[in-house]
Amino acid sequence: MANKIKPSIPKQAAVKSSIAKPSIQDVARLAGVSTATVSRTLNEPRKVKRLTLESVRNAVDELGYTPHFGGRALASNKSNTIGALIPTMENAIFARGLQALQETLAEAGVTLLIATSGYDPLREYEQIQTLLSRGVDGLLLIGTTRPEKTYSLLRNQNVPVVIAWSFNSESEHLCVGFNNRSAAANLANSVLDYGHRQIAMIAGISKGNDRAADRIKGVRQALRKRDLKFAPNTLIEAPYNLEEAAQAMATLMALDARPTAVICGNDVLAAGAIMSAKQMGISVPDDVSIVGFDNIDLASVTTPALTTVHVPHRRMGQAAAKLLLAIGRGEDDLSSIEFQPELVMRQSLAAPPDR
Amino acid sequence: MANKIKPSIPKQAAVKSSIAKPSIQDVARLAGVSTATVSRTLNEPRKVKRLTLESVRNAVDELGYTPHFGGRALASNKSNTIGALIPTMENAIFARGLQALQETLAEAGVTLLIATSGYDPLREYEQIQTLLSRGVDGLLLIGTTRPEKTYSLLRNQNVPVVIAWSFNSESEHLCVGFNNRSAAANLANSVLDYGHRQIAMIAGISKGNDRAADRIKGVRQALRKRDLKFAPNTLIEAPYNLEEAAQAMATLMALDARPTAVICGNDVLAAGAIMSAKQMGISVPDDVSIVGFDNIDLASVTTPALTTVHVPHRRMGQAAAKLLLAIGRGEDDLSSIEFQPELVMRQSLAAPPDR
DNA sequence: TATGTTAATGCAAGCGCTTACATAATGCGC
DNA sequence: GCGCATTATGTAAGCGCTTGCATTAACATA
Repeated sequence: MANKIKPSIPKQAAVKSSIAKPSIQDVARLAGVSTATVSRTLNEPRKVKRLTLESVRNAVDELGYTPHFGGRALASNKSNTIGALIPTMENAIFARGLQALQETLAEAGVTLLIATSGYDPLREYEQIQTLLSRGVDGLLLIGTTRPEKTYSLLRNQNVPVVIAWSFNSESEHLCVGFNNRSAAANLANSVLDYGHRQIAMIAGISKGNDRAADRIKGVRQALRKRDLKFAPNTLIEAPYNLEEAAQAMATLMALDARPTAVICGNDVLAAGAIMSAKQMGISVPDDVSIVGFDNIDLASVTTPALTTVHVPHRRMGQAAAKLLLAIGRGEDDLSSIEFQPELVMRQSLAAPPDR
Repeated sequence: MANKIKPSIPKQAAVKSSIAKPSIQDVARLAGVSTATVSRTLNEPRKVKRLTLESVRNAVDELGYTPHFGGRALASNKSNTIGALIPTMENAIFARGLQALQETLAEAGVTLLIATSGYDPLREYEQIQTLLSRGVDGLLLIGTTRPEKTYSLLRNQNVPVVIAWSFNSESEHLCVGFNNRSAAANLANSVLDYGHRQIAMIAGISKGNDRAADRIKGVRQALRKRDLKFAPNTLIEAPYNLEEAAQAMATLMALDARPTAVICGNDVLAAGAIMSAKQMGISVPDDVSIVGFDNIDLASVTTPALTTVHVPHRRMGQAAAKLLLAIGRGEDDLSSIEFQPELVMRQSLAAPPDR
């Protein structure tokens, strides 16, 4: 396919073949102006006379000209692009946040480049390089946990970074997020307030994932405050999908000292747990309470509907976009933004059964 | 930490500040070779002597050098990038497919550029331009319905295009998808086979969305084959979210001739419908059957679990990636790939209630 | 040692675009 | 009309990289 012929040598130029993409030269020629004028028409139309403007625009339309990004980036040394590096798109919370991020950026004429790391620090490092080599003007990363090597690359390249979905006031980069630890502690406190004492947790994989790790810490902390702790084998980490969560739930329910409440690291895990309970004929919340985290669509669809923690993913995406944009504009006195997640009471949390 | 100075302008160049990113020149200088050799080290290492290779690589590491994408694209006239233009990331089916697409592309060292159109043909057109201007080597688009203007742009630019999530043997571009119409007809037939005669539909917005439109057509066609049709007001189009679907369901259930089965254009709509029924005290499937389409996570989490149509989103994403890659390699005898969605029987579909 | 062959490197010409700076056109007050 | 301040346009120098071609180094062969 695409057999591009581009005669750089004046001789026998004729063969330009309809296949080559039009360049700014072609537009200039057709409009009878210089390339500079074409460039100005595209970038600073106010500096171009009405009439010229029109003839250039006609030429652009006629040729279906689209400026070459590489050339532009090279000459102007900016890309009008920001890059986002997320663990995976299959997680609804990132998808939603990114969608908002992109919409906000698009309004400002900035393109979003998305890459995924699959929760792998090495992949993340490589992808950052890819993004950097594409000259992104800013970078959105998820969470604060990553090898020093990665941070030093970031410093080296001197690229503006915003960290989202986590909040850490000590971070060397701006954050747009919330405190996963205290939010999880709050959630755990609500569970405790209902009178639960045997509490289990199905958490996300905490390795290299500070959000998952912090949520565990938060729950631990809340337990400790009441002189409680996880009984052996009641803290299970599971990948982000229904089946694994169901599995974990089954394990939990088979325990001799069966927990009366299961706190889940996110809604997907909670939904899996509910499914599993249903299959085993265990009633939620009569026999066991289950709570989630994130408040994605899934949470309002289960039966019983999930008591969970609402995280404003879209607003976080927007805020991150605005921050990145502001950095790009060179604004200076910018600061991190902390959101306050709120508990959403639904039906999956109730008092423990009488014994 | 390498204090980079890049004196392009001999005079008072000094102030270029440690902020400039290292260029291939810097690497070449540090390694004591020409830029050509650096370039070859990066792109065709076999052509470089062992020793040179090492010293260049050291220089690269030391400077934290990342090649400038723009320059590279300009010089080599290829970008190793393919672009995907989807309606929205907030739809799990695209998120999942894209994730697979990206993983497959990444294995081949190709970067994925994602843009969204928000189901707006104009936005789509603009975004295609953006993607093209970034020199994507190929383009993934969703569905076949778009203005002729868009198609002519595509022809003009002579860029390889693959269309996904729809299958149309007459398309001028390769497709990776399935026949939404016949899949929907199959689904409707199953519903009919259960004895339902009053059938309603909550469809996705069909304007500019051939998948949604085809699913409606499929259901219509199945009805017609049995001399049935939609009663007035029993076909409602709703945006892709739980609330709107719930609303539509409420409207449907308030009808004098209340339908005994509601076919939904996708699982989100079906989940919303189930929620709504539950709120109204209407039993699914005893009072009314509800079926969905896509088989996303949501579908197995509702109570009752959704009878739906399984679409292999991940496999479609992979297949699209492979096709795009093959086109990039210049392979020639490529053809469209049609998937066969399968009905997934769960609990939301049953016989209609006795009257 | 001379010679031919191959491998390794350097040289330098662009790729398509932006942007100082120089030049030309236009408008205004008189 | 004239001169001057604007305003529009053109000229040309790169931006960082790749790559065809020329050059040199390394090595085997005669």
